[in-house]
Amino acid sequence: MRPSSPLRTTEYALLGVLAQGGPMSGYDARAYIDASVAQFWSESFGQIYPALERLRRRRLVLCRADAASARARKIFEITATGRRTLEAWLAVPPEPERPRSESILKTFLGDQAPPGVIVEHLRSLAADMELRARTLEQTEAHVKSSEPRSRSLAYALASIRAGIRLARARAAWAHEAIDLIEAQERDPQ
Amino acid sequence: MRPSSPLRTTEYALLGVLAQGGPMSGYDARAYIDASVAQFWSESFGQIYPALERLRRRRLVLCRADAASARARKIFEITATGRRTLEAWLAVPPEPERPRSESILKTFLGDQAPPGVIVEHLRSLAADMELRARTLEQTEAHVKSSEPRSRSLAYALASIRAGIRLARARAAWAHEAIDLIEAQERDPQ
DNA sequence: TTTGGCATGTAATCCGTTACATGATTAG
DNA sequence: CTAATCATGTAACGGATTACATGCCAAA
Repeated sequence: MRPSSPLRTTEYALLGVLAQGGPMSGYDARAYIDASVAQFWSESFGQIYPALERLRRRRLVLCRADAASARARKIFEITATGRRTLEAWLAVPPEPERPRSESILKTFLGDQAPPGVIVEHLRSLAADMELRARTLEQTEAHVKSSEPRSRSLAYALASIRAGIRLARARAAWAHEAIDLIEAQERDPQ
Repeated sequence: MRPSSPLRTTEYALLGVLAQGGPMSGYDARAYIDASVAQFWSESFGQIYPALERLRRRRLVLCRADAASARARKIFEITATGRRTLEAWLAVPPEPERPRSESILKTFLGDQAPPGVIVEHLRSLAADMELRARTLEQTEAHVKSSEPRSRSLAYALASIRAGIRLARARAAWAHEAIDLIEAQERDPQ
């Protein structure tokens, strides 16, 4: 066994989708991601198709033409090796994330802008995040009621809860930040 | 006035740092970022030095040798045009962010892993986020007590609050997710 | 004197999105 | 018929990190 180079995150994500959602095309995989983890993960076709081809060359997935469809669809299916590779990746502790937030950077630099500008951004952010939280709560209710209880249900619900909690936290922060800024503007020392 | 192409985010961030922190070198700018908004923004030297050179060519900053230092330091200072450019950027509503979260992706795919693996990650995440929140709260207390009241103080505090709230939200989510997963594992239907 | 931090910069590489190119199928 | 959607793929581009290369200064 040659230790081949590790996969890219996109490739692991696709293995996960094929393991969880069953055999599907690249097009389907994107739709699957968009319909589930879009809040936290996205893949473009420019990534997906080359990634599936690399996975196929490594025999982590196999590919067959879709007989059931009139379209020229390729159906990809995860192999046993693919499942082992996926499991090994899932067991690796996730890298600490250091995302960039343009909103927070602009807030930090807010003293360089005329009054009101940043507060406007924050109001808009709060509204967006509140809407997102409400939407996700509907999704949560839907998932809870419709799906049969299964092992994957708990994990799916957990990831929806992440979206809700983070959206609520951002909204609450935006309101708090507005208060801090307006208090200073009202009562400059 | 030719409308020249918009700057990159790195360049705006550097304008902001020079506006807020006063004239400094590229090395200093990195330290300034690391000491303030590191949670939400980072820049590497590979970005900073070419970006400062581009800003200089556009006359948004000017550059002089540091006379006070024995080292070969270049001090960059924002120009009036630079300030106007920065203000215009700060007034643009921030793009909605769609960061990728490996933690949440792994949680979503958790049913493809052996029991316990994901819960372990979540425990570790909770501990990390709780530590981060506590550390940031110390920073917050320090900033509140030491700095003179100023316009920039409110904005600085607001951005620290973002870090605290998001860290607490992630920690609380991790605990909730552990509960959801363990409940399912204890009582599979 | 030698180690660590200060200081600048370039090159390689990776990762990701967007745009482009192509064409079949299906619904209106 | 024709517009939208399904479906696959490549190329160009942009942005970011990492590694590399260089060298000075200060402190132990």
